[in-house]
Amino acid sequence: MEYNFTQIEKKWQDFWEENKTFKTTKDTSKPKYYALDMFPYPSGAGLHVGHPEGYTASDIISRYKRMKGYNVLHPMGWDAFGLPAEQYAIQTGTHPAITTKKNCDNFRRQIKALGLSYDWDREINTTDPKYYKWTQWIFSRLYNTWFDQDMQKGRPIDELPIPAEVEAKGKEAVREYVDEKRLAYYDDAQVWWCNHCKIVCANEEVLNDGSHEKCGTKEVVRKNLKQWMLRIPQYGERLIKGLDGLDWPEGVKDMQRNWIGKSTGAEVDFQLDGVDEKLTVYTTRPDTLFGATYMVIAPEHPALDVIVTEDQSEKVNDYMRAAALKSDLDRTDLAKEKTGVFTGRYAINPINGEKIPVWVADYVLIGYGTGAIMAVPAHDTRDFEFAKEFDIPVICILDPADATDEDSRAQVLAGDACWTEDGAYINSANADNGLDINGMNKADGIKTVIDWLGENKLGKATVNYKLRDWLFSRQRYWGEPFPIIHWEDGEVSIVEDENLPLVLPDMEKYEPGNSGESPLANAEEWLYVTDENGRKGRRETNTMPQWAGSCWYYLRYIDPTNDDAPFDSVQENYWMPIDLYIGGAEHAVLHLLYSRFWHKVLFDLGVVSTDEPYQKLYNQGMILAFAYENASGGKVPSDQVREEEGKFFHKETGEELKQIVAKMSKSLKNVVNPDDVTANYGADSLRLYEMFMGPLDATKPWAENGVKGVFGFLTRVHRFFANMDNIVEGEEDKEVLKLLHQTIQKVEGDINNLRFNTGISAMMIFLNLATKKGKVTKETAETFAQLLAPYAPHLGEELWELYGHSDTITYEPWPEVNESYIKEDTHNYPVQFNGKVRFQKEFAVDADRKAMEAAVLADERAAKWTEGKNVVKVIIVPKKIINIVVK
RNA sequence: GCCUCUGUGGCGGAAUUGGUAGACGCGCUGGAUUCAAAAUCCAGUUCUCGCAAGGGAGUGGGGGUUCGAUUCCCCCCGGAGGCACCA
Repeated sequence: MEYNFTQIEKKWQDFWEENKTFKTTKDTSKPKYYALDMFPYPSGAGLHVGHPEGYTASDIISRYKRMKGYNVLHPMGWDAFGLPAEQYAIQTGTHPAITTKKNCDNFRRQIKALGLSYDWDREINTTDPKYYKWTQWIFSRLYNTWFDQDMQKGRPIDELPIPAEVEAKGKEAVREYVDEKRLAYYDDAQVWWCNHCKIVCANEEVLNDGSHEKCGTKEVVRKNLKQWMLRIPQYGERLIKGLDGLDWPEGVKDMQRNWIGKSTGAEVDFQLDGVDEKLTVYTTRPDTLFGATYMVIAPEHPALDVIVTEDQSEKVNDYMRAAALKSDLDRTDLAKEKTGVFTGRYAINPINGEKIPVWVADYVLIGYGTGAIMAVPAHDTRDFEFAKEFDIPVICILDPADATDEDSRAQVLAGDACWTEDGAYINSANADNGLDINGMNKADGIKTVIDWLGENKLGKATVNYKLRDWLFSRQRYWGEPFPIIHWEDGEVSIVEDENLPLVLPDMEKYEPGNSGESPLANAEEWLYVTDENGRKGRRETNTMPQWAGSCWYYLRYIDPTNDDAPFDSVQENYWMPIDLYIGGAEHAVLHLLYSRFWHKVLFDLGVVSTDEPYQKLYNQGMILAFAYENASGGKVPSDQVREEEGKFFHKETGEELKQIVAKMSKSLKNVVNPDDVTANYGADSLRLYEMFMGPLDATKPWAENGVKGVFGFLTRVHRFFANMDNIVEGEEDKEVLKLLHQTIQKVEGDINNLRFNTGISAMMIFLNLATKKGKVTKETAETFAQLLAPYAPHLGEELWELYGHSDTITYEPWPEVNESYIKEDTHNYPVQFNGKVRFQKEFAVDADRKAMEAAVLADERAAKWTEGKNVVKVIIVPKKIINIVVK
């Protein structure tokens, strides 16, 4: 009897489909489990072996939870807006919706072939107007929400208090005031523009080398365009705090914290000399004010005109012009050499009345803090470099007394080295105003100075975030249209909920305009609107970025066909939060941060019931492939490689090659297609191998032989367990029973800890014993089928049916561990002498210590190690080890 | 430079709270089966000395704590990912 996986898998996939085996009910009486995969962008290339890794993991959990009696929500859908379909449309004229549908169909086919237990009745697609109606609806909520800093909460815009002085200025002023508070706003923004894609990119889509993440070209330039922005930094504090209660990988939490980049410090006002103007700086080290020897403002700083003096204006103007031509990137690239120009102006240090020069330099960024800094070269490395470059005095005010060696300390004190750590202040007192922090440490110094600044109205404690407003529009066709109308009188209005969705118009051409206009600007019938008063308006032609649809899709799965609301709130209340979210680490920051932001806004508005969406997050590791290189490091395509006795040779030249691990790539000819694996070994083998390769979160190389290995296992499982001659009635063998229950325990524990590789190994060990014994009872065989089913569901079902069951194994209760079978009466103790194992000796688990000690020492094998030596100590750890210390 | 993770046989990887390092799988070696091969089954497989019994070394390197360290602490080296003039 052969393991005909093709037939078995087809049979059960059809069965599941016909019987809607995995349909999730609305029964809220059972405990729930929401297992979510990051939904894919359905690319034309189809599935790669990386996809099934996370999908299989969450599928095993889902199947296990069903057997444990949970109501499980395990859905799949498509993040289907995106550039490739639109590029294809530009080239061929094919509507992106057609390409998208084709790709979704292909992805669905491939995913179904893996035997994943999704409830396909809940499939969603971000490009479906019935879906993006609610994406637009949420955008409306963002538009109509402001963030109340005092309450740390988003609130409806009509609850925004309007200050009397604004009210007094009239309607226009009020509107302006309100618009400035909305979480979504429309404004000029300096944006990155990719000349190749003809699209605006978010800062984070421009890579460090200046190339565009999506297309890889370096045709990214700065442009000023009207854009939609979201005020995500207002939620900075909430986004940081919320991380604390989440079961996420620490690294991902850290990355989000760093990205949000909260810093606490103070704003300090400096009076400028000779003009009636103040310059406000942001600093995290107000304690070092006594050491400030100059100031720097960013080249784009608006006060620069007032600050620069007549005789310096030419130099400064040249510098500003040069800086404007540089991108942020060029600025950081040239980080090694600091540039700058003296403005000719001096400012008064508020702490001691000293005059210090104001410079302009591009190492200060306009977008962070106040765009101006006080420079303390003795205690800031960047300022130190600048001061050395331009011969500006360095005054040490923090003595690293106990923290470093005498040489280094002397250098710091002399201003020849920079010290950013803690110490004791020197030169930090002013008798005139009573401020004296000499001798204090850093923490006390900061606090004392901030208090002093506050009392004297010269500054205040401030919090800053690196996180910037989120650029939320793209000049594209294939995205959600903004439900926004720009009226001829300058008013902006949002389309009422009852008129959503605002559907994308059909078009003939998808070419974006060169000037940054979206293709929608050419959809004239769609574009222009007139209200009941005859006022003319023009629809927003930007569309939303791909992030939009993925920011809330997990909520739509809860109630995917609801036309009256994004989802039913009773169901939402039941299903949220997501119990397990599995996906790639590449989404550690952007998707997860954006989506948490939206979720918090919805929470504040009472739309959702939890503050955080994803309770537990897990990142599957990347799957790499073996590749080959010759002695000189040249890569050799895999089809040119011959393997012999574990060594690798070039087929033509015979040269010996080194096996390395690299990303799968067409050029290396080492790309693995899941369809091929399924065809050759079956979906159960693919699933099992992906789980057996190693820990789920590890990066690991694909090895064809490994697939053969697990295929062999499944073949042996089938050969043994599907052969009814081996399945007998009667009492089970003690040894088999013991191992069976150990296996249940191991497999279950490993599922709960997402350590699938060792769970599989436990099943292999059990099969090895069963095969050796030659027979097992039916009860044992059924239990084994249940353990196997979450991993290899097709074979699990097949065996289950073979044992006489007519219904699916999916909802059979998970086997219980019977401790009495596992309990050991005796333990075979390793006996160590000075930490080295010399022999084994068996004792009862509850044996008396003294008796054990005597018995071990009396053992003839012990004599060799105790002879001529004194037994100093005997350590006995019950059920673990015996160690005898001799001297 | 900073943050996070990581380093174990020929390979992928196992080792509860510190307690027999190398489970399980691949590969390799030998054997059975076969006319032969594939497939399958059985045995062996960290390195090293030894015919063997039995020693010795060993988890990137160096130190430390401990009766005992892959596990805990310190320093160094290598690999992956992220951030990078954020004052």
